[in-house]
Amino acid sequence: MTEVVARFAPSPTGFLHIGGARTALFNWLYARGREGKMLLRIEDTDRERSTEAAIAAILDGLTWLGVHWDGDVVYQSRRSDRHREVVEQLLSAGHAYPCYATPEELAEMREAARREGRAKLYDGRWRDRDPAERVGGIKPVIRLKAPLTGETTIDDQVQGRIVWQNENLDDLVLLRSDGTPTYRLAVVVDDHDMGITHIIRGHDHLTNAARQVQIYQALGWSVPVMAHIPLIHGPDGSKLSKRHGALGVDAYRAMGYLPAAMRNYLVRLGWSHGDQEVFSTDEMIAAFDLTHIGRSPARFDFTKLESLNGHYIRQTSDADLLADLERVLPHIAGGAELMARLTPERRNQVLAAMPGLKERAKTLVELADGMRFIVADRPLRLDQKAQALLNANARRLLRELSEELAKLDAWTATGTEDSIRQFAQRTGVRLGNIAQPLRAALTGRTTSPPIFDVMAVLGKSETLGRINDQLALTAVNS
RNA sequence: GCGCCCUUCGUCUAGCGGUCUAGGACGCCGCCCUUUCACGGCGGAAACACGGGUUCGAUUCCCGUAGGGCGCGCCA
Repeated sequence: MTEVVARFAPSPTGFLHIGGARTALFNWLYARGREGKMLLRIEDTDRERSTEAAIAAILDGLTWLGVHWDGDVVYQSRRSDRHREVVEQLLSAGHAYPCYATPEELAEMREAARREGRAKLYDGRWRDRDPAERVGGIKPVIRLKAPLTGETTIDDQVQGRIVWQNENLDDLVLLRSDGTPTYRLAVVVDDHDMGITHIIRGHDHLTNAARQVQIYQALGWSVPVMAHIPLIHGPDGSKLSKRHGALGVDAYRAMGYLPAAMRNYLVRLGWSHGDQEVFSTDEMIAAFDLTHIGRSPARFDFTKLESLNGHYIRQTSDADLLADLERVLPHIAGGAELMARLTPERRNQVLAAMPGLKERAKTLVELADGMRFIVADRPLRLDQKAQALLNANARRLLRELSEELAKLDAWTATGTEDSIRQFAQRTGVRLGNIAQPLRAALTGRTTSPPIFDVMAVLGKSETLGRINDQLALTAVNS
């Protein structure tokens, strides 16, 4: 069995979007599962639209996602000499020809084709014409002399056998009039030269596949295995828009998603392995195949991504999670400020609170929000619901309680719990009626990790300080 | 307009002619756990687009219809 060589070949005209990320992931998984390679090629033949920033964003995005390419990055634009050489070869073999049609003529042909309901746009008028017949100093494009009859087929690993009638396929341009190669030619030459055995790419390239096969055939090269994977749609079934998730992977990082969750979500979008939903990276590498890729487009669903992300957050160790958090903090809104407040002591407190925190967070952004009470300045600013909880009755209770707690030596979660439960019993107050005001005073909110854990994390003096802060404040206010 | 592709719960999907009174996951609803919110556990509502064939038998095969998508550049 020959080695599998897959590739991811984005054009650097924007960020690495979610569809591209999935394509890259599929290629990577397929290659890794077969001890093959995944190469990366930047399709920058359109110099106008390709940017350095986009290239950087793509490399960065792949790295963040944990999808690693093998070998050096290939830049298509640097291979134009080779592309031209292949066109020369085609020309001398009689498989290509110069076409001197003017843009006006081309436009006319297009219009006529549409009017008459024909599929072919270019009518092949220069196919067998003597170049001497050209008018004026028009620089020609070089076109492929595509077969006029018969059919062109591909045996797609996902879509099955697809057949095109050659009469519907016109002679595509290989070399522009300025001598630069077109994408369709460059892809074939590069894939061949790079030894690509498997082309796994988006369904939007399916029509290209037919034209590319014709080039392979003219060149006498063997066609790689192809797999055209269905596109990702927005929640409404139409094209994915920005508001629906057509963002760069850096945006997902900023929203607090974990690469592992992202990979897991993406791999299940269009591919399945029985009923299995959660896959470690090793598991997906071992299980991934082309035969279980579905044929219909999938809709992007943030909620499911979030749920999966929550799963991975809970599964990540406290220390790793804190490291993840510190890594993304600079990328998220208000994160830098939080970061600055993470003194070594508070860092330890966050670590201690992590078990309670991570159970409540679906994203790292939520996790960052959850830790706010630990790093907050005193006196705490309470949100509205928390404020409302601290009514006169609650304040009276907290005053009594704080005197009780001040006497406590064993400041542990179980120690404070015992003490407060006894207090509740003695005063005949329901535990909830003590815990909630306490939560408000200690965290500024009405929801938080278990209150006794909060007290343990904060420590005795900080706990008592925060309670007394609120008693003093509310006393002034009333 | 032309070419190609797609169609199972709201969403992601299992299903490769009888095992389907159609399974799992997310979401939703209810109950339990419980100091809040979560987590977790249990239960529930929820789908084979439609019409013809083929077959003893179609979710599964074929053909239409409808709906959706992609492509149709000297863009990639």
